[in-house]
Amino acid sequence: MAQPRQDGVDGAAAAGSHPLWFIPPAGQETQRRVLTRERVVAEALAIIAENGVDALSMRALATRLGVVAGALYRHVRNKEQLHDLVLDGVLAEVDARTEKLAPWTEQIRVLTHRLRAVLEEHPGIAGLLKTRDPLGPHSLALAEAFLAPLHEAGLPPRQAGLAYSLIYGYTLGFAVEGRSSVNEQRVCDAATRAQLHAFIRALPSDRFPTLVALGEHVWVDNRDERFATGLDTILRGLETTRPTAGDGAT
Amino acid sequence: MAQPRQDGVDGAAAAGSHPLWFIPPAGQETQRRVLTRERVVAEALAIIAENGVDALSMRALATRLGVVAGALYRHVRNKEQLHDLVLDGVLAEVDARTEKLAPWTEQIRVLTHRLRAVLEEHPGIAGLLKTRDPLGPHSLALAEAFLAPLHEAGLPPRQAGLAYSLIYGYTLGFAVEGRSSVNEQRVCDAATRAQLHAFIRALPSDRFPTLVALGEHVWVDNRDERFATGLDTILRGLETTRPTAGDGAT
DNA sequence: CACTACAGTGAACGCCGTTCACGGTCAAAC
DNA sequence: GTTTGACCGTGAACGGCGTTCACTGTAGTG
Repeated sequence: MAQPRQDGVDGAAAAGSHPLWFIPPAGQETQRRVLTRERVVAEALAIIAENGVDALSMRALATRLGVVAGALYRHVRNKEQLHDLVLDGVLAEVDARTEKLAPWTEQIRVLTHRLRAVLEEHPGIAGLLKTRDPLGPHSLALAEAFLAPLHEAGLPPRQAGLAYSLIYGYTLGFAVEGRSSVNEQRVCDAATRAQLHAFIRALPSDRFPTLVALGEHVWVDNRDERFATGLDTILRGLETTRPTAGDGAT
Repeated sequence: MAQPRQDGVDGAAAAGSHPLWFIPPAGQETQRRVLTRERVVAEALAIIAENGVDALSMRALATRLGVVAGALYRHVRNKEQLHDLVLDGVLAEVDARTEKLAPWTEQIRVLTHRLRAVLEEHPGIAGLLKTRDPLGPHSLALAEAFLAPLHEAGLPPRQAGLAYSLIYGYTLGFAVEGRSSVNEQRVCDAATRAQLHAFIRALPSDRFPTLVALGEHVWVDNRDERFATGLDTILRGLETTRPTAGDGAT
């Protein structure tokens, strides 16, 4: 495994220590300086991308880094701070640049889809984001990217702020529903969906008339369509916004 | 500790058992039939209402019921099923009746506010609901209550279904952000909000021009206003919905 | 009265986040 | 060149979690 030691030069190297000229073969543990905060966060992101946020435990993370669990606390105060760092890392993956020439609705649409794509690549992250108001640089950059088109669209300040909250919250909320696999009754494949539709059709139509009539269209597993049409509805609502009293033109 | 036994009547009572004439003082543990699934779920709801969903552990729940943790598994398969039962119990608290004479937007508004109120009385429940598609009777009744006004409003089937998803998801997503107290930097009281506004004003205005200009209006802690205006935006968007191809008039 | 079904017990298993005394290693100070 | 001190990872431990299981005593049935 390890190449044979040739420490006859000074001969004084104690067992277990490396002679000065010995350079560990590129990434072997020198026992010293194994971890970095960046390495920790990067590996945490990898775990989440592979197995979801529930699989991120301090022990699993430490094991993947070739270290015991307690060692992580030299680089991260606790798991909550690790979550904060991870969130900033995820938001950094969202490209917040926009084409300033495009219509504002199109800019919003592009940003929103990029945000959703990144969130769904890291299952469970959206749920964490919902419980925080991250103020890291990447979060702020994203907010700026959303606010600029809304401002440019002529929305008064307060309504622009509320519109940003609405759109951002909508995207997060949508991403929360993603792959969760908690319920056996989830609408995942066509077979279960057909079963679900049959179940709905079989409901007593005197108590659930509309549900029986429209049931087929309520639980649609086409997430892309649901996301796009929901966003369209919100944007249409924003386009018909009238300035309200108390906004005060700046 | 235990009051002295007076089991001289039949004398055959083994240690730890009660004489036949002993009637436990109205609700004391008879060792037999202490629990019911309903009692378990009701106590779980109480714990959640008092301390949030994170405080709901099998051991804490069992202790409050005067029982060891393992006993709960006689009435509930596992914690996930307990969550399902709790969710149904919560949705049962939502009054799904509507005034059919009121305009459809008003019916939706009333239902939505009732749903939000119930969800915010049980902190953390919304997060659970987002990960499930509950098909219990109360969930179905709520869906019916939402779908009826949308159908009555003239929305074609598919768009009515999508509109329901949008409104329901919006309310859940909004409720998820409720009291969470995870971050010290949360916008809870006026002092921290002022601090936050100062922080935003101090940002470099070349990199975050719109954010600096509108920052005051982005992080608003008036949850009621944010919820109402967001819902208004969605409803306004729904009112301008045009039937799309492929809907098929029924 | 005997029998059986079953609800609750207590202990255990394996996981989790977190803490802490310890020891080894490096870099700076003398 | 030696000493010193800062620092990082170790290993063990603590308390809490969800869950399982052999056991026990009671309650209802015949």
